[in-house]
This record gives sequence, C-alpha cells and structure tokens, in this order.
Amino acid sequence: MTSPGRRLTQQDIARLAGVSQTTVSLVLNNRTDPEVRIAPETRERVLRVIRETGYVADPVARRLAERRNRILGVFTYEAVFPTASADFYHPFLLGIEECAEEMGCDLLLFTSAGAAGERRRIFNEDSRVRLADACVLLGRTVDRDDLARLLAERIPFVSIGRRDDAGAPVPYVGADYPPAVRALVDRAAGLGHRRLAYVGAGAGAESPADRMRGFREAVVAVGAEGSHVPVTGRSPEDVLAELSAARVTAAFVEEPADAVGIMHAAAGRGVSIPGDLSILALGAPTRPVQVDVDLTGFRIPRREMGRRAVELLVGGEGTPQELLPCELVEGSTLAPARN
Amino acid sequence: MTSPGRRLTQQDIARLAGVSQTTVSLVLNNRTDPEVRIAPETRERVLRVIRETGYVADPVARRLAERRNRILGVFTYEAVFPTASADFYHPFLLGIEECAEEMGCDLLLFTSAGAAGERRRIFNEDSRVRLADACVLLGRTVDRDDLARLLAERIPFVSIGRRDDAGAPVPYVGADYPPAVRALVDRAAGLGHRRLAYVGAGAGAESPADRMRGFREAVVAVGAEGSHVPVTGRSPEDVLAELSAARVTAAFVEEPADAVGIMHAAAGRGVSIPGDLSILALGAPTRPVQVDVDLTGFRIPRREMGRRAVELLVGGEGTPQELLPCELVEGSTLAPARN
DNA sequence: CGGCGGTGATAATTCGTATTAGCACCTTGA
DNA sequence: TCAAGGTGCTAATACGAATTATCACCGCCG
Repeated sequence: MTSPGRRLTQQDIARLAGVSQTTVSLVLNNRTDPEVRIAPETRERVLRVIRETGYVADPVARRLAERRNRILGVFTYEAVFPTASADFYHPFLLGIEECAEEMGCDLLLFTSAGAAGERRRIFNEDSRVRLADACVLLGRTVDRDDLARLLAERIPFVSIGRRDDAGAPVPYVGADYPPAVRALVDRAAGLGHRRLAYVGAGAGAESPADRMRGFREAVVAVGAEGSHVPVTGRSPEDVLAELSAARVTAAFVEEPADAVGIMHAAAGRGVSIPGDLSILALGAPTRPVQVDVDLTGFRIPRREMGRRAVELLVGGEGTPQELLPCELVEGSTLAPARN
Repeated sequence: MTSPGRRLTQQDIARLAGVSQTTVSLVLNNRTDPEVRIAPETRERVLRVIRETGYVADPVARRLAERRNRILGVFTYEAVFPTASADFYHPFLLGIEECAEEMGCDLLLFTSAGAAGERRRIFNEDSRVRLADACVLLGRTVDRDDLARLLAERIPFVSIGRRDDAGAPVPYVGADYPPAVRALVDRAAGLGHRRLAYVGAGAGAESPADRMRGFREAVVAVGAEGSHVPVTGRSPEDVLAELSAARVTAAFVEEPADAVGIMHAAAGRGVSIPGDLSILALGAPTRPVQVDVDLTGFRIPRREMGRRAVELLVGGEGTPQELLPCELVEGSTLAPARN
C-alpha cells in the first residue's frame, strides 16, 4: 500500500504516472478552469497512481505556497485544560470545536506560549501565531500590546469577550452584559428593592466593567440606591456584614463563586436568602464552586460565542463586533423586598 | 513598531540590516558553530533590526526547511469538547496540555477529521497529520487501517490506551488493567466472595478485553466462580435480576455508569449494597453520570497517561509500550460476603 | 611577490506544492 | 503552404527559511 522509506511527493507521483509535477498538482486540485486542460485519460492515470500509492499532499508545503491552512489558532491567556477556570472556558471551546469541525478546520492550541511560566504573551520569540489562518483569543484579560500587534500585522483574529480599542477597534464576540444586568435590576426594582449593591471588582477588565456600567445605569433608571461592595481579599462574612450594615436588600454579585460564599455566610448568620437578602449572580463561575442552589441571574451564551467567533473568522472580512444576548435565569434567590 | 503592509520576511530584515538573508537566518538561530562566523557588530545590527521590526520567523517555512515544528497533533476519534464522553477525555488532555507546555510544544487538534459527519478517520483526502511532528491518538477504539498506515508511513505517534498489533507493534501508553482487576478480585475473595460476575461487554476494544482477561485469570487464581453478564441493550433492573438469580455476591462492573444504574435498581428492589451485593467499578465513567456514592474500584491514571505519551513523543525513539499502574480506590461498595 | 590560513560573509540550493507563462503539436481555412 | 486557433502539457518560478558550498579580503611568512 504505502512505500516504506521517504514520503511520497508529487514529483514521485509524476514520475510514476509519466507526467510533470505540475500536472499532478492540477489533477489533485481538480482544476477545471478553461485555462487548464488535462486529457481525461491522463487525469485518470494520475488519479490511479495517487490512489494506489495513497499519496496525500504535504500540508506544510501546501500552506507555504497557498497561504492558507484551514487551521484556526486558539490562544488562551489562562491554560485551558488544567487550572481552576477550566470549567469556565470549556463551553467556549465546545462551541469553537463544533464550529471548526463543521467548517473543516483544525484547531491549534498555543499551549507553548506560557512555557516560561510567566504571563502568557502571544508574540514570544518564535511565535507560531502565523501558522494559523486566523486566531481566537480567549481569556479574562488580553494583553493590549498583543492586540495592537495583531491589528498591526493584520492577522485575522476575534476576541471572545468585548475588548476596548487597542489603538484601533478590536474584533470581538462578546456577551451583552449591560442589558442583562439592567433586566435583573428592573426585576429587583419591580419587587420593591430600593437599596442595591454591586458585589465584586466591577473593573479590571471589560467584562466586569460592562456589568458595573449596566448596574449603574439601571440603578439610575429605576431611581434606586446603588452601592459598590468590593470583595478582593475579604471574607464572605465580611462582605455580608457590609451588606447588612448598609441595609442592602438585593446584592448583584459579579462572580457566582462569591455568591455561593455569601450564601454560606448568610446561613451561618441566620440571614435568610432570599427572605432577607436577594442574590443575583452576574454570569457563570470562573472559579470552581459547588453551586447547589439555583441562583437567579443570567446565562452567558458561551457556546454560542465560541461558534460565532469561528464563523466570523472563516467568513472573515472587516472588524466584526458582536454582542450576544444573555438569557435570564429564573432561579430562586430573588424575592420581593421585605419592607 | 510594526510595518503596516505585507508581513516581514528574512529578506526584508536582510535588506534593512544591509546583509544577506543567510546572515539573518544564522543570527536568528544563534548559530555559534566554529564553521559559521558573524562579526559581533554585524550580529548586533541584525538583532537590532529584528527587535525594531518585531520580526518573527514564519513557522510554516521553517517547518518545510527544517522538518520539525514543535507541534503535536492530537487525534480524537470521539469529539473532545462536546459530547457525553468529554468528562472522560478531559483528564487525558489535561496531562497532554501540561506536558506540551513544559516541552514548548503547541497542540494541533484534528477536529476537521470528522467533517463528513461519519466516523472519524485520520487519513481523509487532505490529511493534516503530517503538519505535526508527532501525534497522540485518543479514543476508545482506533481504526486498524489508520494504525497500520501511521506505522507504514513512519509517522511518530503514541496511542493512549493499549492497542493490539496492527501489522506491527503499536506504540502506546496504556492503563495496566489486569493487575488492577486482579487486585480487586483478590480483595473480594479475601472477604469471602465466591460467586463473582463481570458486568459489561468485556470485549470490542482492547481496554474492556484487558479487564475481562484480568478478571478471568484472577477468578481462576483464587478458585472462585466467575460469570459474565452483558449489559448492552438491557435495563439495570434486568441485569440486577440476573445477578440475583445467579446468587452473585460481587459484581465487577466495567463501566461506572452501569454500576450507578445497578445501584439505583438495587435501591428500588430492596437489595442492599454492599450488604447483599458488592459492586466494584473497573475504571472511570465514559458516560456522564452523577456518581454520588463512593464506588470501590480503581483510578485510571489518565492525566499521567497523557503526560507520558507526550514525553515519549518528544523523546521519540522506537516503539514504546508502557502500561501505567491503576490506583485502587477504597470506596464503600465492597463488604464481606454474606453467607 | 605569491601562496596560505584565517575571517566574515554570501550565492545557490533545498524542502514540496501552486501558479504563471509558454511551448509543441494538431487541425482548419484561405 | 502557412498563419490562426485550439489542445495538452510542462518549465520556471514563487513561497520563506535553513543549509551547503564558496568566495573575497586581509595579513603574514617565506
């Protein structure tokens, strides 16, 4: 079936079929342009040799000549498989893989990027980004310089998650947080809540900032009172205490893992949820956590975002910027405000 | 910082530095052979241009010339991210990714292989296997023809999971099932169990076959009675009934999902586990299942297998065949036989 | 003065495929 | 008989980096 030694090249096929390498290439690519004519019997002869030898074109050489690959790069700032945030990224990858498969593309995971153990950078000394036709960027934060450079080098890419301009507009597929947060605030307000709090950083990257913005705007719109309760470096008990002191009745928690923590703390302090305090979760957990309650909040369309990113890359023109709607999750941690 | 138009080549760098392309290549690869001499100031000049332009070598061209990539292919017969078996494959990928990162390799997932919607094959019409330096094969079953061809074309690869010869020995990193199953049988026998059953296919691929073999041998060794209870197309109730009828006291269940099913059936029928029937699970669930009990059995060293496969590929000589030991899991579904 | 060894670079070729330009042959029509 | 036009194929080159084989130059020694 197959030869033992060196791998077959088109040259070998050409020799075996008694034609030129050019002809083999033309037959292989099934070129039927009127410019290119191959006699049916010649074509058949070449095809027969190809079949008999099981020849397949070297994708590397092909790529060099053709300038495309059907390979999509996937760059993740956090490691994809290991680490705590694996669960968070998994659905994105699911969408990416699904769509890539449909499009007939392979996926190149740039795992080597962080070999140095430091922060991952796209452009390290022998960057392989250019091996891919296009790239998907995944990660909570993305390096601005990397973005600028991708733009400058005109490497087609799409960020998953909205990104601020980096010298120029950045193509992205994001989750549309502000309306989702607004919808939650509206519902809380409709249930009589007047003292609301945003619990979490609310800054540091586009996605928390967007949620915070949605929160602020909505609070103003409904004429409620909105405060900001940071969590970094604090215990859930501490956060809960602050919420109680401020007589907050609805907490909009950026990170579900924190929501769960606060609920545990509440259970310990005899604070009833949602009786005394409603909890609204703004997204999916990025830290591993056992979520045994049915949090009210919204679903980030992660899988759809992955799919869409790939679609845009393969379709590929311009600077697409899309925000996909989040779906509200009813849950059981929102109740009418106790007055 | 970076040029706007076409991507930079070594030729461009050469022009900018006033040297030849060869010199750029030599500097870039930091060649210090006594054969190759570059004046320090020339080297510095070239390096400066490279720094200023942010040039990185095209990995495709590099691969064509150099014949290596530092790219590892990962071929999965089942889709990796989506599908039910995702949880099962995840740990392997984790190990693979970890080790690839350490080795400074990128991972190419051959997702396009199954584009046709049919069974995945490695060698489809324009196979990209050869884009990678080497491949990891993952999947319950692996196509024999594919294996034979990989061997024939001398493409370096390692299968995760033991594989029978395919015309020639197949390199693999597998789980050492027979001793693990034997150890479980020994423990059961030590607790007085005499009528044991292997519940599952016990055939169809190497891994169930290995477990079955381990079971048979162990049963003979301890002088017990061993039967085989298939599960395909049967309800857990049905299987449980057969076990009861045969007065089996210890069931060795190939697939944890089935073990869970049988335990639910047992709860419904008033059969106590492990009081009336001990359940031993032979591995990790390949079907999604909520495992709320602590099954006695063993742990397949999936992550380690992934790591080791990559190590062997990168080290890369010969036909490695390794079986990694499974770790016994104490659990709570094995109890002394009731006589 | 002329050859020799050491130094610093480069021209040419290679990898395997795709594409462009063009060549050789055949028929046809005038 | 020869240009025109069509047919079937191929030589040459591009793609971008790595490697091999040289080459030009300088100083020194005989």
